[in-house]
Amino acid sequence: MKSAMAAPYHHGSLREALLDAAVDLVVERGIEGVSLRELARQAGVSSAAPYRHFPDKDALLRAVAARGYQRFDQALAGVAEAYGSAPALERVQRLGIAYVCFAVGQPNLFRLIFGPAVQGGGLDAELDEARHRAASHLPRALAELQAEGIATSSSIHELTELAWALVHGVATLYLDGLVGDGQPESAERAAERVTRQLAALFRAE
Amino acid sequence: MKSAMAAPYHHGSLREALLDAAVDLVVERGIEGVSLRELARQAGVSSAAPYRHFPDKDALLRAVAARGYQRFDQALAGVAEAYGSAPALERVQRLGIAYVCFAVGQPNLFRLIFGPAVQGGGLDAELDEARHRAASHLPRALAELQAEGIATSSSIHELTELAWALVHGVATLYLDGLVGDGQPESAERAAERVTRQLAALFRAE
DNA sequence: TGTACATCAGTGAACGCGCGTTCACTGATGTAC
DNA sequence: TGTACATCAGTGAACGCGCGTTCACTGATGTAC
Repeated sequence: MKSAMAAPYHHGSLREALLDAAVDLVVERGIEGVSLRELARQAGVSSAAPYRHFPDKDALLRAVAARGYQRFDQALAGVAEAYGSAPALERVQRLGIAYVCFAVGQPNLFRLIFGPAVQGGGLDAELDEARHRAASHLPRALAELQAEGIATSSSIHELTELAWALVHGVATLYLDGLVGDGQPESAERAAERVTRQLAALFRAE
Repeated sequence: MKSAMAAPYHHGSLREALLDAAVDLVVERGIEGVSLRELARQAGVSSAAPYRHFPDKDALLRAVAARGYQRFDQALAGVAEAYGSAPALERVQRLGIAYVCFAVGQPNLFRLIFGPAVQGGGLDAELDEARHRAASHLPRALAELQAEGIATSSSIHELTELAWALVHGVATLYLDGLVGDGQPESAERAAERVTRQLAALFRAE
């Protein structure tokens, strides 16, 4: 009888339903494609209902971004673990490749979490924590690299800056279609090339 | 008598006036802050008038992007010329720093020309030409680098990819406030650090 | 040199749109006694 | 165990907004004769 079931007055988990729908909408149409009214529609609820759970649209978008960071963190954490017993240099390379793959695989999510809609942090504890966790994998792997005696002449901060800028640059260049043929695979190959060159730099130090 | 001068029925150079206003508006408020009505207002013209010069808003934005690319190209061309008699390696470094400085100095213009609003090229000849010119400085300097016998074991394409991704990454990370304190100078210092490390990589090859 | 007329750059009013947000309200839930 | 009542998650109608775009029009320009 599900289709004939009258919608209950109380949704029960509207907050979660709105966030789920919002993540989907960001993935499909990008951040510009998100409207509170559309989310309410998808949740089968009046357009005023979301205001019971979020003070305004920005607050909802920040909660969506927190989820985006969580996914990003999971992708990187999975790689860090999978290569946990490999040499640190390989782990660094794999993290870089995963970074780029996430970006081109989930372009709109990547744009959301690194875009201007979500900056000026410090306000959302959940967002901040997810962000910091996601950002921790690369410096940690680089610290282990130095513990193995590689690239010890630069500070962790400098190494992180170099590696992060490199993969972030590859990610955004391919994301925006400035190079490559638009296929995610071409971005992945580019990530492999540049991380290989980066590894050569580290070894040469 | 300028203030009492009646506005002539024909503007005379509305197309240029609209583009000037649009560039200013992008610089001040970003691409999202541009509306045809606002541009018409600033040009002192009815909101239908712009349609005499552009079929729709997208066409105007593409013309604005072409101007953005021209400015970007000028910034890089100026540096390439200023360091024309320096060693190619230094020229490469200076180009990278200029790239980052343009990005953080003109963030909204940078976002416009590298953003999704302007992709899927091939349509606008003016835009395409400006884009290609702007993108030519780095590979040219890298070719000269190889002519000097440095970093000859990689293809120009690979060198360009590495260097471009690196500076583009630094630019976007600082642009979006993900690292640094928001001061353009901190981005410039970062650009100096990473281009120095890149130069070390090239010399080591 | 003067004039008819085609051309084109403007006007201004209107269209429909979807949006974020507010408001007074109502229906369901859970808790204190 | 039953009941009064506070609380809170919803409703639905409305607000004002600025937008892109279209339309029938009008005023200025320049060209052919």
